[in-house]
Amino acid sequence: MADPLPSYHHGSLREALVAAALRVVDDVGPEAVSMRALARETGVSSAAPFRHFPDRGALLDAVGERVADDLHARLDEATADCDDALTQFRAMTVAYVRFASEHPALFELVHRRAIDQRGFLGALDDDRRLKLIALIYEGQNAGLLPDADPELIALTNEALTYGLARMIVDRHPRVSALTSEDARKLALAATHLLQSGIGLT
Amino acid sequence: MADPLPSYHHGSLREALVAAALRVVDDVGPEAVSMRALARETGVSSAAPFRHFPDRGALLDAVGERVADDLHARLDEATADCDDALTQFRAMTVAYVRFASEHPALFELVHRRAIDQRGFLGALDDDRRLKLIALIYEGQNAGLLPDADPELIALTNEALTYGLARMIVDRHPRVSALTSEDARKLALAATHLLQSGIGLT
DNA sequence: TCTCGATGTTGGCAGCGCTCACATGCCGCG
DNA sequence: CGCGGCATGTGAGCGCTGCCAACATCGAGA
Repeated sequence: MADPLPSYHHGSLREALVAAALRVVDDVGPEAVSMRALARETGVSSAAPFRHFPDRGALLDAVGERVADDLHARLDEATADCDDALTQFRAMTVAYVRFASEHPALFELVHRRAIDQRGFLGALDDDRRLKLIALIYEGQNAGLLPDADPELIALTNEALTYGLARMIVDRHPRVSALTSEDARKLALAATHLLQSGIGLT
Repeated sequence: MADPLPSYHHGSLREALVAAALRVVDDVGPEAVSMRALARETGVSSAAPFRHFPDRGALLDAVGERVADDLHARLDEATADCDDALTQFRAMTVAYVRFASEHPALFELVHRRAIDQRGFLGALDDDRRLKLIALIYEGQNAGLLPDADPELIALTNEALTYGLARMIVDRHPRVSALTSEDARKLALAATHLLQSGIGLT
């Protein structure tokens, strides 16, 4: 953390920039990230950051990747200690919505970057989605689920989760200023409603 | 449209600016809106826009209000010729998702502005939501619906709709580059899945 | 008709992203 | 061990931006 000497070469400027930018995004938002301000804060000249990132967008991409990794880790952690696939899936939904409510700007950044076809969560989503689809097939074979396209069922579930998270991030009137606990309850209740409706129990 | 004389006073600069900004947002995105560029395009000096809007954000707010009005009108139009309250509600969902898929940047703007507690769609949502809740009460009294909190049922439905629209806007892998028709089908299928699951038929 | 407020203009400030030519110092090779 | 090259830093600067202040113009109302 503490550089012994303010030497000519910073040593870990890249990480320092990403960390500082991440803080700004989390506190204020992506549009508040300024290369020059970051350089000032990090104690380097205003041109130095461009040695590590071709442009501002690339810095935000790097931040996005880092956030995506963090989110990924959180989801893993949240689903670690439940063996039942269904409860595992529910835990993931809750963790997802919770992250959105605790770090709206980071959540927004990660999904906004998906606009540029980078799809940070692509691999992650695929990974999880396959589990859910397997679960749905199981349920259908056991006669517990309606015969709808499993892809559609999975997508509907995903849309509900994403919609809840997004409503919180976008501060929709009915869900703004929720505590983490409230967000957790809401996510559980809503997904339960959908899943019990569909037949997943 | 065609000003007879390029007189000193523009006459309708405010509307011209909003219209031009709306075009830019729709084509490129909100961050591409530049006061000076807009002024140039409109044929006035770069300080003129500030006679009508205190700052750039206010212009974007005005664009947002206009878009919200347009969206409102579209929803009214879409639900005009269906008398059944349920089909009316479904038509609204479809129109909502469709607007998102056709004008992602405008959709984003309108909901992003909600972040600043303006909640352009607040009144609109309330209006619609009351109809849905009345419908849910009806269904519950008739024994068709589970005894869940009607507010929760309404909110879940809203979250699903918003999630679908947002996934399209944010170009999530599984729903990116959908045609309007595909978006329509998807919205219908997903909401039907939820509603039939819940018991709304 | 004269005046005054709404709406336009010019010029300018500070901050931004980004580039270029030059400075520095670390690391590997002879 | 010395040195040369390359990654990484610097400072100056370009053109853009949002926004402000002082002044110009015009139309509507007294």
